[in-house]
Amino acid sequence: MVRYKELRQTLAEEIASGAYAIGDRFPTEHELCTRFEVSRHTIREALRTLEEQGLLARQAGSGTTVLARSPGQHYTQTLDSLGGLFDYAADTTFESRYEGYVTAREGLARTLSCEAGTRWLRFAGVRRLAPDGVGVCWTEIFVAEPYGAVRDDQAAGGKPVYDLIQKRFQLQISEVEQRVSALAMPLEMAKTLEVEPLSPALLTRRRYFADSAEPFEISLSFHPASRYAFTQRLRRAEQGTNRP
Amino acid sequence: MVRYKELRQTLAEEIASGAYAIGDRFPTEHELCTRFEVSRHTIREALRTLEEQGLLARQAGSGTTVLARSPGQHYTQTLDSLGGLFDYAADTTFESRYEGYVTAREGLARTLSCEAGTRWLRFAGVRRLAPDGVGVCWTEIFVAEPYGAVRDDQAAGGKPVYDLIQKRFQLQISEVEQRVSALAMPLEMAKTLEVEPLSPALLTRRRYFADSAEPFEISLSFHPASRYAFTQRLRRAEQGTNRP
DNA sequence: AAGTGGTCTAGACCACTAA
DNA sequence: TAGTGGTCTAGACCACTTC
Repeated sequence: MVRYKELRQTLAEEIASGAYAIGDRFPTEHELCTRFEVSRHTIREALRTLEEQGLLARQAGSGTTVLARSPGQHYTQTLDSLGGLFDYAADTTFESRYEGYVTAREGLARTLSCEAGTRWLRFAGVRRLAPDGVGVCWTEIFVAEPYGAVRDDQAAGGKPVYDLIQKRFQLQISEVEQRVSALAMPLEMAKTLEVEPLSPALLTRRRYFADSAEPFEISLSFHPASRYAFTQRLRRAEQGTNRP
Repeated sequence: MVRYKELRQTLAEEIASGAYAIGDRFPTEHELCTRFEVSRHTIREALRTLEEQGLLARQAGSGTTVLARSPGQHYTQTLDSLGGLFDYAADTTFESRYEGYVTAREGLARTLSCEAGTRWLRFAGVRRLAPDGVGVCWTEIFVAEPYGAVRDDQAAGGKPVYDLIQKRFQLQISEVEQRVSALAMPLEMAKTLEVEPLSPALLTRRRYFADSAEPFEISLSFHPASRYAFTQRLRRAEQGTNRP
């Protein structure tokens, strides 16, 4: 085994054993060089990993601090693309029923968690598995007014609206918030989806953010309870590990 | 800006521009040293990040290869603990109503997605925010028969059952599957939770895995639609900063 | 002013790969 | 056998923090 990996392991074991209290100062690079009789480069290579694992924090001018005894665990869900948020195939078709600008009054503003009075471009319609099949859900898409120009692209269909916005306005989605709740299926939607009015339904709301604190798009999907369930898997992961 | 970050950016831009075909050999460290008139250490510091981002692959003896033009994106959700799967406070109290072994016949087996005929230790009861407050949900916990001994620990209350199992049987949760669906609130639960029978409800099912392909615990929680919504946030992550 | 970690140089030897 | 990336040494200067 190479020297810096030995050092890394030695130091990791010392930390794990509790030789340093959390928050304590860790020996300086110079001290470690002397102790192990290696060059500073070798010590730094060893410390680098320990820092990545979240065991140590280094601060130029101030020193190295012990953050944790072991590489803590967490659980992660990873999606290669936002398409994974849906677990029905991406090849559903969207049949637009309404399209136009709306102002979010009290009720809608609460549903969207946006400020009352803001204006949105709204698309609403049915999503189907096959063009003449049964509806999977009723979808409402709200695009913040500044990005209303996507309306032109939308005709092309197919692609998700957030993709069109990203491309047209050179935005990059930084975060997506998803909220899942239950409600009774509203009357009009029930008719369109051919389910019992007021029957239980799943509502997923997704808010798409790009740098700003305000979302540039919000989508609502109303799924009949019998036709959809949202599933996700979370895997245990080591903190700060880099290479698979 | 420091030299190695400049180099990193320059090289990243060259790769992005398509100056090298995917799979192509990238210039050797020596060549880059000559070209930019820096020491090898500085070049290596620049290449290190590009490799972490998945743009380059380096192989001792063989050279450096171009893997991709841009750092590729994915989205991750991170939870520090499994408690984060709930977004109500961890300090809810659980009032047990039923406790005993059950055999999963057809209906239950379908609900749990387990094989018909398997036996489970079942806890069922109400979860409340305050000991005498209104119920947040009706919860059913199914523990695989081999781990039925947690029944003794359970009396202690407080801690989640999967924690007790982990401790008692030295298991480590490797994966959690969560499914969220809607349904009409069953009669008995509606009464206990003081909501309208058959009113819309959210059902979350969580299956806990540890190495085995079969879960060691499954939980079902029935939430009145008005009292609970499941929220999660997904952040964009650069490739290589997290384990996929 | 002294000490820290961050950056950088100019060398060196090694294990490994490919011709 | 020549060249690659991986490791390591022994220096150096810097920006920064702390006293």
